[in-house]
Amino acid sequence: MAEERSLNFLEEIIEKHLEEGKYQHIVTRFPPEPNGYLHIGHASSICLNFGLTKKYPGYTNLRFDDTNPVTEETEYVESIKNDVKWLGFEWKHELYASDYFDTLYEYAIKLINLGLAYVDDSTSEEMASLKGTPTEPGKPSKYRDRSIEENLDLFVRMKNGEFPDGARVLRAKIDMAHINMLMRDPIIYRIKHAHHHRTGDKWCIYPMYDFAHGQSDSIENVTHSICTLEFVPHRELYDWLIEKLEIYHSHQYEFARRNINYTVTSKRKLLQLVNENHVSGWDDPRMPTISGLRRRGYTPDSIRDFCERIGIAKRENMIDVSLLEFCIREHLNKIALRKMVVFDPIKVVITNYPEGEGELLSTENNPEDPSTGHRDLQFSREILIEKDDFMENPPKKYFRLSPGSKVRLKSAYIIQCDEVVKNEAGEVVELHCSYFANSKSGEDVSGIKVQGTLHWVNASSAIPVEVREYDRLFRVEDPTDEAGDFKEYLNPDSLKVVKGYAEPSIKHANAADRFQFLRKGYYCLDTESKEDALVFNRTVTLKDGWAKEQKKN
RNA sequence: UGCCCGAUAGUAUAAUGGUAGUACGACAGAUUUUGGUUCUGUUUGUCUUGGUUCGAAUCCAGGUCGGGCAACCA
Repeated sequence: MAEERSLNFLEEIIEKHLEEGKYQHIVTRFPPEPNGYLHIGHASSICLNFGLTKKYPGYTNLRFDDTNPVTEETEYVESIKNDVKWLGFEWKHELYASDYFDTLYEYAIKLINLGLAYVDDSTSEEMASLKGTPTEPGKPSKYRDRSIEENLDLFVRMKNGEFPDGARVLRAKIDMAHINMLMRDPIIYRIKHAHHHRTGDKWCIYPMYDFAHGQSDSIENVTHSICTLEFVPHRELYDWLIEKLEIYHSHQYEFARRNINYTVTSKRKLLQLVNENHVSGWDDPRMPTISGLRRRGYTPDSIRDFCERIGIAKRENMIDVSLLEFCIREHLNKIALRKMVVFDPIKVVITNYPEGEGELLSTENNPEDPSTGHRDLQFSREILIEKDDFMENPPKKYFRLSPGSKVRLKSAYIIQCDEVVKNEAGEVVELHCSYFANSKSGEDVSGIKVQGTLHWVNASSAIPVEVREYDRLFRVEDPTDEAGDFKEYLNPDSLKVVKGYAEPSIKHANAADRFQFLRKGYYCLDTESKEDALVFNRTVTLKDGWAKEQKKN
């Protein structure tokens, strides 16, 4: 029984349209510019656009808004396609605004013939000064009243490559005194002698966003063109162009982009982090990019769940990253295979366990999913436990090992700490313990009650692994809201590389596997991992109730 | 100074003139061979001032606050 979820404002609009018969089915599109990698904010838009046509009759296209050849690359196209697929969505058509360059050019000619566009020879400085300000009207350019014939001639020559970059532009002729700055004769075509990733050198004039996006929507019969709030003022121009061109009227709807604290979601800023080597690349596991999250170990399910939970609205927002972490923990708790890995080890010698002997102990692969079965762990006289799991002078409510105390070793025996061995510097280097042979997991008849259970590995068979522990990329909630450059607020401790000692079964790890290192967190193999030098990424820690308890004091 | 968008617990999001809910977080407790998971409980909210109405988070008016608008970017 599916839970009733209330409709977001877009679903309400669509249901109304469907009920009224305005549309039989809907068409949406996800329209990235291939000038960077997709991030978690885009995931929200992807889930929205594709989710809508999963819920209602219709389909969603993937359309690349590739109208600015100087910033766009095929590498980005490929990464975007890969990310959308990975998130679990299928587009109906793979489309490019550049597919419409011929049509768009014809539309421009039409506008000129209608007396609604003109070629302007002004420099960008001149145009800016004539544009006015939000409170003062602009003034007309001296080229504004050129004849249709002259405009046609100049525009064709622009297309033919007769003029250098920036020499002339084509502008829509609307109203230089318009209250909406975007309606003050916006530039619709500019000259760029640049190689385009798809059309090559065919064109040296390229349409601006406003002259490409709405028309592309129209050509594709998009019914609901969903974008973010910063495009609200563009809607007037969007509608104006469609109406003057007398083409299919698609409609634009805006929602607030999703912001997440302790990170940035702006392709421009993410590009800077990559270019200036603050991170190792677009897929650095600390990046909020889809590829970064993927490498970090996030699952598509968890990201979709997150997007659903944060919802869609029109107000400014700053989503707490703890919700993202909740979503991935919830999913990983169900699917991750449990492993025991000791990070900062201290040796434990079980003095009453026979020397040179050992045994295999069975443990569950995932207590949340019995179908994953059990595996064997090797146990012997010498094991490794976490240094943190021993304290010589423990505080109250410390459930772990301390002189004289008893703990259970997970899936093994209860041990008692008898002796603390120190070096000359007074540091604890080894613990001597005794075990209770009748306390074996599953057949415990010792009657001993312990409060703590520790993870451990067999000293002689543990294998070393590298583990990369990630923390938030920035030290402040909103780096873009702080004084100075946002990069000053990078968290210097966002990456820590540590060594761990893992149970031998870890050798069979596959790239797709998700692990829970018991009592530590969730991990996955990094792309740089090698068979003889395993590297793990920490996706997210487990919730740590003890750390919380300690913070209180 | 103009125009546009918005304002509900710490965060996000519902309630569409009729009991202000849900999730995350926080806090407390129960269970637990992971201080995990699970379960239970608690806490905190309608920006403000008026108006309409039997009744307003919702409708109206004024104000306040936040965001956006002057790229040959998208």
